[in-house]
Amino acid sequence: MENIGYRLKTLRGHQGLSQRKLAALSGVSNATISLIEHGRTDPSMGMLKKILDAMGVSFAEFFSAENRSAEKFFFAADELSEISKGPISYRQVGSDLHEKSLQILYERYQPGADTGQSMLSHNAEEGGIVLSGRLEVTVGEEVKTLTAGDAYLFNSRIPHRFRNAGSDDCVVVSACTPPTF
Amino acid sequence: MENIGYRLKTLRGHQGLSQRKLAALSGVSNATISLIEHGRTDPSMGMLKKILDAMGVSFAEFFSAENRSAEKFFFAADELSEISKGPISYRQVGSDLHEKSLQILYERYQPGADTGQSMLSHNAEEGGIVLSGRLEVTVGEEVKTLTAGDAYLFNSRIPHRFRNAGSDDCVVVSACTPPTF
DNA sequence: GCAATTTGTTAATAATTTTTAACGATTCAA
DNA sequence: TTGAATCGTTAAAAATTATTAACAAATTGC
Repeated sequence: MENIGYRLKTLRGHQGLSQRKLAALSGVSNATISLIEHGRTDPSMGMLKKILDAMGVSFAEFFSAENRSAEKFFFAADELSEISKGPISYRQVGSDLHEKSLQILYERYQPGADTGQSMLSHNAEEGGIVLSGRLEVTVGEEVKTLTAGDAYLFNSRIPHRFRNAGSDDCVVVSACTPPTF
Repeated sequence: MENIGYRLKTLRGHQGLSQRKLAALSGVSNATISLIEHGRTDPSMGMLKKILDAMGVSFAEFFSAENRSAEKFFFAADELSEISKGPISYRQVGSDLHEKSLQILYERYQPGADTGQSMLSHNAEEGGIVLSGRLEVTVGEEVKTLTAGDAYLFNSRIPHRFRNAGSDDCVVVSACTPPTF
């Protein structure tokens, strides 16, 4: 936790705030901020939260930024994370899309795999491309069986369903914005 | 920060540790753990870190799980989260897409898997790419069996359905905005 | 230049947290 | 039924943190 002070100081400087200004905004004393920045104290969660709140930074953001150097930018084919079990395999690019606006997936339907009806409650857009297999997609009143090369893109509010209408696996690369469940 | 105590207690219980065992592992007193779990104290970051370290949980993970606000940019293959059980596997990029507008999934339909008709009430669009397998997709009045490379794209308002029409798994790469499920 | 702010730091005090050490309740073994 | 061990909780003491109030240095305004 030695870098907490440094990161705090960096954040503060990045927002053009002095210790006293940040103190006034957060409700803690300027001395506390000074001591924390120098690592001469082990701040309580409450203190740190007040300070981060004043700068509009959440704990998650603060600590995730801490691991920034360890973040992954590229993914090998076998690095996609499986988020669903069963006839339909969903390999996701990345495991935690919080604060992400785009979700990319590599989809593979086992023969006969079916998503069943899905009711979406969030307003968003999604799309994808079928790389292999035959996928029967139902959107609203329309039903179409897509094959390699075909693609989809629609508003999630429309009732829809996916089914592997082929006899082989079906591979699809899709995208969604923003990320949801 | 009130739920910190609860979350800590949950984590501890999940690992089958008593307050005293965790205290011994972390190097803090059992009384401290008790007080924190009851929200009767505002623990210092150092104390919290000792406790989380003893359970193999990082700050980033702890707070990301708390407010679904982890800032993860990259995801290993095994990090995709399975968001659906049954014949259709949905592996999502990221585990918490709340407040996201795009969701990307890698779907794997087991032979015969079928989503059934989907009636959505929200306005959204969805699409994807089939990499392998046969996916029968129904969109509105249209029905088509998609295979590797095939893709679908439609507005979710349109009734739609997906089914693994093949005898093998079906894989699809899809995207959605905003994220659903 | 010069006074007035503003900056960051630090000692001493006040406030809070952490530990120690106890308590009753529960479980386990014989 | 016992006795021993373990569990979670809590009051009081010990340790640490947060604040107040000062300080010198740097900056700003005139």
